[in-house]
Amino acid sequence: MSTTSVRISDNWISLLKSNGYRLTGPRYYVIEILAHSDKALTALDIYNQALSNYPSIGLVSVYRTLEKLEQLGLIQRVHQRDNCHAYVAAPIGHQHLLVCCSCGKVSFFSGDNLMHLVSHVEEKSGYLVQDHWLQLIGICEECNKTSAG
Amino acid sequence: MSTTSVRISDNWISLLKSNGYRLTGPRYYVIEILAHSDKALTALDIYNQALSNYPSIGLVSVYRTLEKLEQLGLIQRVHQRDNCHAYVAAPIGHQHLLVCCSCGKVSFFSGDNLMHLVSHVEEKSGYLVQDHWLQLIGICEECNKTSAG
DNA sequence: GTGATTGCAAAGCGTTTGCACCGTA
DNA sequence: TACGGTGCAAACGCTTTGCAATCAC
Repeated sequence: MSTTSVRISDNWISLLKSNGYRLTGPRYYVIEILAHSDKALTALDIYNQALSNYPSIGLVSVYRTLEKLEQLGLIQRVHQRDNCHAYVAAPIGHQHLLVCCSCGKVSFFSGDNLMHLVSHVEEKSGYLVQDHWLQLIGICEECNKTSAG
Repeated sequence: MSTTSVRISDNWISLLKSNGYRLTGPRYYVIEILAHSDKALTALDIYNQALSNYPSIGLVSVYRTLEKLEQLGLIQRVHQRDNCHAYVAAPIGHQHLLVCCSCGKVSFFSGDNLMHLVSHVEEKSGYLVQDHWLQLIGICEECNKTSAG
């Protein structure tokens, strides 16, 4: 698990460099934090976590790094009721979100079976559907155990 | 169509009053605008539209009315890429969103067939799914005709 | 009449921008 | 060395709050 995350951040750094960006201290920690987190994090969350390892980091650098990582498709936004500006590491390929409303943990799943629903809606509505956005909200296994125990 | 909308706003006003709220000028126009619109509107959109009928309206009143209408379940938020603070009249029952990315028109559809996807995801992930959130993004019939013609 | 509602002004909050200095490649 | 990146401070836009005046009931 940890090994996987390290590989992810290495890939991110490679991609960053191959796109002409430099690897700096602030960027390194933002990447490490996002690549190792299974929860959606806001700029402020990341900033606060990074402070302990890199006390001189500025919130501005976090924002600027998030912007670049999103452009490169390495992270994606998670929209929630009261928070639409949190990010998670993007999965490979098109996947759907599964968000724990208790601890905020984010998982992904693929649901190909939406295709016939989409074509049904297209027929009935006259819309030409280009994209879809499915998110399940629930309680993850750990939180469920805790509340039950 | 217009008849339906008038009925909707009448219902809203009744519900507002039965919950101890008063019907005022600003509220009346916010309700009229939202009940007649098929597009998701921000507080500022509503404010600007209301100005022509009620020049003394304040943006603050729009925000406060939106808050109450959302609490009463009469309107709901539409989350989009760059705008998570727009509202549309809420449909009756649980429905899914269909948003035109060209003109912003919002339609609804019901898709009960998500149940087996949900239980499948529950099995595989261990999550207990409580809610789901499905949104299709596309081009509506009118916009499609316009761009084609 | 009474208390909910209003508009204004100001505060609050998250995000972006200008700038001189710094550090990676 | 060159120029992309940094942190600070200030600006920005959207939203909320405090308050006295107003208006629906």
